Amino acid sequence: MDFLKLADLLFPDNRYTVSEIEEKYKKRELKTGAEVTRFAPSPTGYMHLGGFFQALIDCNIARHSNGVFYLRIEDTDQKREIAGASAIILGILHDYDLMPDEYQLKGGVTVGEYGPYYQTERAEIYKAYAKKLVSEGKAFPCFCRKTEGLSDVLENREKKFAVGMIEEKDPCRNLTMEQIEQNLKDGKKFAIRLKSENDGTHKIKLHDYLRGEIEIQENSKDAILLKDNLIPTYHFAHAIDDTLMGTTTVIRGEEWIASFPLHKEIFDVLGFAQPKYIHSPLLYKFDEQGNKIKLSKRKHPEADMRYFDKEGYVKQSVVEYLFNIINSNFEVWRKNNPLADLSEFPFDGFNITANTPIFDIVKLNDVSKEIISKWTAQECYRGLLNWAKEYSLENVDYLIKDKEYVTKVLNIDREKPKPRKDIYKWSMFFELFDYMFGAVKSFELDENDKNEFENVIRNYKDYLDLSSKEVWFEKVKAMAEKLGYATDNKDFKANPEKYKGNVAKLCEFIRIAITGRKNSPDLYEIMSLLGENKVLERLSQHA
RNA sequence: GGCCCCUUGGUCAAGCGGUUAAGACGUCGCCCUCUCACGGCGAAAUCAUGGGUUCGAUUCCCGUAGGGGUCACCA
Repeated sequence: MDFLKLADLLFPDNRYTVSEIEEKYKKRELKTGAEVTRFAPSPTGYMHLGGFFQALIDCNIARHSNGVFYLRIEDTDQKREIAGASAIILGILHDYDLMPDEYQLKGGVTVGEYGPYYQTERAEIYKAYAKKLVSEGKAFPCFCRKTEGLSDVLENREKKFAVGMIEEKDPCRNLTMEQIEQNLKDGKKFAIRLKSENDGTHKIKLHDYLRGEIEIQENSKDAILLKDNLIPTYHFAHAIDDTLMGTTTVIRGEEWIASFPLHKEIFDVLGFAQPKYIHSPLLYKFDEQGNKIKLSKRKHPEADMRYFDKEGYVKQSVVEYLFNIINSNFEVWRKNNPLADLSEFPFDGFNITANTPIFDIVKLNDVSKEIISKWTAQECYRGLLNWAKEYSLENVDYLIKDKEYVTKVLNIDREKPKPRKDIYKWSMFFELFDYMFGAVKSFELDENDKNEFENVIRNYKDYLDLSSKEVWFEKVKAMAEKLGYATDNKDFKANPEKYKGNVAKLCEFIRIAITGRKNSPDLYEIMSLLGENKVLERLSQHA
């Protein structure tokens, strides 16, 4: 077989040769220890939390080593591509302060010397390498019928597993030049397959920087390199791009471990050295049966990064929650450095857990509460308003008009050494403080509390005094004494039978009347913000 | 089914041959307090399992089980 002739036959009009390409892509000049990482999503939808998790690792490894973090769009599956997805991805990276050093805007600017950063725009590059491999007899054209989509695959797979044999070598590898010429003459499309030299009996080693040495069966499959539209598969593009673009460490999901042997053979056959690998864990949730399942956009709204924006989570919360998973000493560091910037954390991308973490929104909420509790009322107001402008339009006018009042509400139990921690996302604000905005929920009292509740509220109208917090509470105590409630908690505990209850119980009744709930921030603050008239109005509704 | 990864409390997890097995979230209790919170203190709760190796295994090795991944002209 004349491979040179075959290569020319298959690729008669390639724009570049391999040497021309390698001339153009200079080796990066890096300081010692600098890592080049990349986030390489396929634009098939909105950004997935799991993808974001990886981008976070990518970016931080690069930044903490004074390296380079770049964005490469893997748009080789045009069927699944969703228009505009790549712009959204870049937008999210920007908003979360993970802006890549190199990237490309579709139809716009390119930042960086190693582009194009869209794989479809690199088609000629892959073709050049494919031609080279064919000319060396290391790859061949395949004219077989293609498998189309997942359902096809699943069906095939069932048969294959039943027999227990999966044919690794493709029949087209034995085609004669005449047969190939005939196929071409017939206008048949071809894909390019790797002509694997292995028989699958050997083991190879993968050094994964999280898991250590992994021994796997070598690849022996004639895998597709170029699809019949001459666009590469992930595997081929990975070898070429990460080499040309100078990636030093590939961070990708652990689902790629299984295809590592193929990648190794491709790198070998191309004469490339492999980068370092980190196969990071995927994010999981429990399903109804208690099994772990991958966090998926279809089943879990929080798998879509837009969810956090929509709900009004603070960006820092999402990042810090994820940091907890990446490096669990983060929490300790945060506790010791409550105000420090995230970039000061001694991030260690090579020491991530290899476990499969369950995404825990309760924990996220706690992280978020902690963060927001440190904000000033002004900052909160701005956060709330910005969120509303995007996701709660009906409240924007009000927020602007009554800025002062809203800020005061936000300021209750805030801006003090031990602030209240109840807000973790902006969308909960109006619900949490409904009673400050006119809507008091009705509260189901215990049957035996009902009469006493009315009695207390009726009396309280005469004791209401908001002139100062001290006076306010003196009056409450005065009423307590009159109605037979304990004003001294210790005395109450010692002799509970002497009293109807303590001041706490009394305050609970008042709180319920004013706010419709058993817990709320400082009652006096609430009442004085509401004003005497409104307070009296609410008391009257109950007695 | 083959191959591979993972396995410390409900969850996230420290630990890397000798520890009373950290810490955080959640749960519960107590204390503080002029109310709700905040905060403080405390409790329950974990090394999947069986064999080795060792004076000694959560830590090392092998098997078993469970969970997960993968086996596309998807990434």
